[in-house]
Amino acid sequence: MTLDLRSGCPINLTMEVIGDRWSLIILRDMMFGNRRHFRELLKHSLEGIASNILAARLKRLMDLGLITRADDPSHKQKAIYSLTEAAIQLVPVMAAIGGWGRRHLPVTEELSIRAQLLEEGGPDLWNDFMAELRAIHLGDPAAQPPGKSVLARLNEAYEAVVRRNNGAC
Amino acid sequence: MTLDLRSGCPINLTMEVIGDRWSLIILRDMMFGNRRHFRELLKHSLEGIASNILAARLKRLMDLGLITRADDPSHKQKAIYSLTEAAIQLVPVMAAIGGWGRRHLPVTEELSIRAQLLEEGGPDLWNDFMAELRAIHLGDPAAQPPGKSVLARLNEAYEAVVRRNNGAC
DNA sequence: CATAACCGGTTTTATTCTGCAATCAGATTT
DNA sequence: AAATCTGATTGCAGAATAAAACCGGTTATG
Repeated sequence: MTLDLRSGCPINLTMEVIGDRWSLIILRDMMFGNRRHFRELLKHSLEGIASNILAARLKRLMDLGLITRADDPSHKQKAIYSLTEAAIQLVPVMAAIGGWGRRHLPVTEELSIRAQLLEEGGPDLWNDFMAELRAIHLGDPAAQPPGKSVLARLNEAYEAVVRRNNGAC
Repeated sequence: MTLDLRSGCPINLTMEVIGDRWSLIILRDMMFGNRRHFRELLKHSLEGIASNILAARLKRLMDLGLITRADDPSHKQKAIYSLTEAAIQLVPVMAAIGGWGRRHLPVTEELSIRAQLLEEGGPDLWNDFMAELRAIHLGDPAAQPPGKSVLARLNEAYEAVVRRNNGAC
């Protein structure tokens, strides 16, 4: 479960890591949805990942150093998955990919509002978001930026669109 | 050969398009290596793509509207593949992916110099490069920016590293 | 204390995708 | 006429993927 190293090209190597249908989806859910447990990733998966695929991908992402696994003290069977620094640095990649998809593919409004904010926020917002992820996943409270949580802002914008599109609630 | 549309999330949809080991590699070679013919893409492929895979991916990329195919007037059997505007707009995605790979994966110096320049150049350089690609692939000479060709600059930097690493030539 | 729900997965089976090598027919070059 | 080049296609074996059922242990609930 290691890289093929077909070539030393950065684009090739990155695609060897995230060039499949599920790896980036899992990282997206951990990053933007704050899913940290196996069942959370499985049940709330928009795209409906199968449990065997999820298990295989989590193992692979661990081998590649993009996530880590720790026991959850609150439950003897629970595992907590965390993003590593390498995965956190995928934020600009997520922003670029999300931005492209938003402009060229049949996205839904609710699900693309986060991509829009992330794109419009630019590198400054990405850095705040990455600092926030470091605080959450690497246990580095010093990394927590002041100001309002980027994650909270993204999710509030999402909720607002959902509310608006559902009409009066 | 269409998208699954597993969800309307921009990141998911983009990964449905480029989330495999070869699609982005082919677009990279067309974009940065100016490979326009089947044999060029096949023979000069660093990663060694197989001809059946290349044929299948070219067909798929056409169906998805990322490339177009035209007859080459110089040879009745030759086809010229061109990037569409949608594919050209993948430049920032390529830059982000290349930048991440350069920082986190075992890239070779020669092959990562382009990624480095593209990253350091930022949006201004990307726009120049995209304008240049429009001139080349969409036959829009008005799009050709003044100043020195980005493609030429990237390739010269690559050649310079190759020369330097080979010692005296 | 019984039992139902939850935990992170594994197993099974079927289907699809991938990679490799050989091959193809028409067009061009030598 | 022969060799080479063109964009592919075919056949095959092995790998990857997907769906569903299932598992033993843990925790919350009545």
